[in-house]
Amino acid sequence: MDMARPRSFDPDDVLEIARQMFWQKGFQATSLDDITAASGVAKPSLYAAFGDKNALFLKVLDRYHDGILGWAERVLAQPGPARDVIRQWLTGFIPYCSGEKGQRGCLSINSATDGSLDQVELRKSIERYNRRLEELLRTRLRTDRAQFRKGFDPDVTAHTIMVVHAGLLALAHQRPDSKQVKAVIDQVMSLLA
Amino acid sequence: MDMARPRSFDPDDVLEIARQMFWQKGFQATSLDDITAASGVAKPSLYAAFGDKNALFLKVLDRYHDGILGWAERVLAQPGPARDVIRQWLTGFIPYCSGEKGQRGCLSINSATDGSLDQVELRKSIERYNRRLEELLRTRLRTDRAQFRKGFDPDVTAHTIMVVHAGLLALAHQRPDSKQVKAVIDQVMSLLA
DNA sequence: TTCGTTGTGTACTTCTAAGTACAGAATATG
DNA sequence: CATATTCTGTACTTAGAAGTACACAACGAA
Repeated sequence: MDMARPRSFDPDDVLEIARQMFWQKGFQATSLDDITAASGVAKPSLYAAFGDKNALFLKVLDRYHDGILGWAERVLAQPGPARDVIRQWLTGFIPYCSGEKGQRGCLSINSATDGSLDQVELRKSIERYNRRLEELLRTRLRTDRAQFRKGFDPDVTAHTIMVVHAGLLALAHQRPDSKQVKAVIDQVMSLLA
Repeated sequence: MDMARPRSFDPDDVLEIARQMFWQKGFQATSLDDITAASGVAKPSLYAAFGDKNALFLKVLDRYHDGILGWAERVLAQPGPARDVIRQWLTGFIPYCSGEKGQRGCLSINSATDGSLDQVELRKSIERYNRRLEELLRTRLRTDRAQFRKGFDPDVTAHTIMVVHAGLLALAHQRPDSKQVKAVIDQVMSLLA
């Protein structure tokens, strides 16, 4: 195998740039010309490296999912009361749920609610992401079940937290005040008792 | 003023058809040719009646908002405990949060999370809708404040319900089981005590 | 140095969809 | 009935974006 001419760009850099653009403007509204302009990588190179636009987006989304899942794993594996680590996890989203950054919301949720994106692969990626996230919460709540009241249901609670998480990031596009987001998190945490 | 040639279609019928298509496929993926094909109304007539595609979508969205707000007003004005009417209101969304219909989610939330739709008018319409909806909840909770525990905060609770509502409709695209949605609603209702 | 291989960049094709020009149809009014 | 006015339908223009052909550049190996 020859090495021949080497790549003149780092694929990961391009994925990062593409992520920013897709996240900001959405899948449809982001053209490959936009990505070319922002990255300096011409279209034929993009196609050679990532496949077509759908395939590129799928790679971007998977990378996004992995990032959040990795962070969630770290936070939710910390010692201490389940309640504290889960609150810490939710609190970590506040910058993305409010103010300036909130405008973009969550790339995954934005994609899930985009009716034009119903490729099977994408749906599967999003579904797997949500399943894994919920499983992290559920596992932790089950493990620390003794910390809660009698009759506490870890499974339903894990799902409720997922719903709240999705809701905060869906409403993020209105750029709510971070205090309001915090108040909601505090109130929801009262379910963990 | 002459009447001249009358319209050959009912604008409200067209808005209804357009709503279905925008709701199903999203704004970008729905072309005016699609709407023409589904409604039988040719493009020049659409432009004359509604303006361009953005203006048409805005009318569709406003109509959608009005429908939901009208229904919410009726339900939330009913007599009885605030808790019951709010539960009834949330429960009414279950068909749109699960199963077959859930695929589409909520047109307003889908639009809010669509990065390609950042016309000012649209943002304002969505923001006003959310503000009104939250105000209906807040007003009812304030009025019936005596039904709850000491220290109950109607304002934060109203917003939390909005977040849960948004979360359920954002996750609707995964077509969850309706039992799961009901369990979440039940758990959240425990905050109204 | 020369060749085979693979990446790069320009320029192209193709397709889709928004928006419109224009001729003709349908109506109220005189 | 004639006419001004408004709506309708066909067919067009235009713009943008996905995807690609092809010539050229950069590298490893002989």
